[in-house]
Amino acid sequence: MPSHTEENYLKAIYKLSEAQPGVEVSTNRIAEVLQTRPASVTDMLRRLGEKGLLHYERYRGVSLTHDGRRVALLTIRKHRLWEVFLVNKLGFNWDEVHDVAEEMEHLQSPLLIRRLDEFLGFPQLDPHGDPIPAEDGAIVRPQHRLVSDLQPGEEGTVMAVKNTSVPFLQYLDKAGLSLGAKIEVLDKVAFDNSLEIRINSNKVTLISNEISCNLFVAD
Amino acid sequence: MPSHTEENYLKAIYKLSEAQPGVEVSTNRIAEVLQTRPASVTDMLRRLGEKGLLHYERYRGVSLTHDGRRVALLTIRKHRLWEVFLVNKLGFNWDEVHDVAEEMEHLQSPLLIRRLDEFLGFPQLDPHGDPIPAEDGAIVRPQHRLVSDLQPGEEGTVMAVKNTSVPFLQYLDKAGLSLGAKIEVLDKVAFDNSLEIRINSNKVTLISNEISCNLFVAD
DNA sequence: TAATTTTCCTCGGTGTGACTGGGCACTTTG
DNA sequence: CAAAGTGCCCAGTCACACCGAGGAAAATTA
Ligand SMILES: [Mn+2]
Ligand SMILES: [Mn+2]
Ligand SMILES: [Mn+2]
Ligand SMILES: [Mn+2]
Repeated sequence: MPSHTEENYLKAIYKLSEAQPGVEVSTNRIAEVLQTRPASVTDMLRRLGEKGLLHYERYRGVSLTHDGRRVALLTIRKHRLWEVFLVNKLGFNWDEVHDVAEEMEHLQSPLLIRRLDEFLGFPQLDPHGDPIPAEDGAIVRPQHRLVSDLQPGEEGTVMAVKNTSVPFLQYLDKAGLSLGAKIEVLDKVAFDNSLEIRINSNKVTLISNEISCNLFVAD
Repeated sequence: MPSHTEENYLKAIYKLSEAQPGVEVSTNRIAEVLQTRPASVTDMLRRLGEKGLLHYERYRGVSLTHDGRRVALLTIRKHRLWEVFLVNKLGFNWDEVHDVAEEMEHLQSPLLIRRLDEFLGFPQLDPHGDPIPAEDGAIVRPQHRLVSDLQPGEEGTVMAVKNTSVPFLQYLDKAGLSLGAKIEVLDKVAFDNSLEIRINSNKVTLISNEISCNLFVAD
């Protein structure tokens, strides 16, 4: 039974390795995202290596074993299912759920998660548009494009967010850019890559590159 | 923020002091119900005393402070609300919920509990008939009698169970003695205090004193 | 390739939380 | 009062997570 901290490390390592497939995950990077010191990370890596959850060769970076990947995906599954529960059943807003789910993802009962999944109607996506891994760890990589990659004249529907920070989500709510919103790119400012877009065939707004780099759309 | 273990200790102490009001709770008794050694209990009592959660005077037993009582009642509130959730929403049976709720009761977000309470429709009783403390710690002592105190000719409706062990609850399910069942006492065997009862104006059964001492009824 | 910079491992150590056996002090009981 | 029972205290264990410093290894650059 992995501890809370171990689950958090494995989840972080999984996400880092997904962000740059093929590249081994570095100690410093892990320390950075987990807000801790490299020495602490090395320490935990050794322990997780001994438990067979990751391949740890000194100086060579790290990659998850099959078991480690399973634990990471199960933790992500729990996190995202609880987020769906919080939003769809308890009426939380999508910007309020992260910290609570961060705690709930460590509940261990497999029966609980199976029944929760059923209760929620076997959702495929969490409130931020991220895919929910199946019980066996299967996960579908969604076909998305970043809004920042759209050219003038192209359009799409907002499907997911890359960043789930509270200020970003609140900005999107305010701008009418929640999941499902339709976006047409009217113009691109060459100087700072900001975009002029039309939202839901209605209001025209300017969004910065910082925003468009964190928003996914699909046709 | 109390740790899981501290919450478990406070809950146990609260329950022991309720079981025998007025009497201070003893170290050995706590060790017994928490399945640990008296030395460990002394250790924890000192720490909880320092944190102002209980009155701890060596050799004099222990009683909760106002704050300690609040933590205990809040933990019980969380435990029982999650039990209601598991039974009413996720389709658990009343004999399956205890261990899961034992873990969920340690989730800390107050907002989560408030929204959960609302989602469940502000239930007053958990699946075992136990009252759910309010947010401010208020709890209503239910007016119950033990079935073992009924005399032949008396009747009542099953309102709560004193024991929540899996075998006991499964026995009750099988015997048709779930919450809401109507009981008429037909006869009492003087030798072993077992009772002959009629269930729901229908089947007649014999129940042992062991059973009737753990079942509450009201008129 | 050599020098420099960057990465990160190792070592020794800290702090906390929880638990424990054994000896002895205190309290209760007879 | 003596014996029995209870519970405190000590000294120690163990697991977990963290960290600074120093130097080894790797990567980068010159
Ligand atoms: Mn977490
Ligand atoms: Mn999410
Ligand atoms: Mn518990
Ligand atoms: Mn209960």
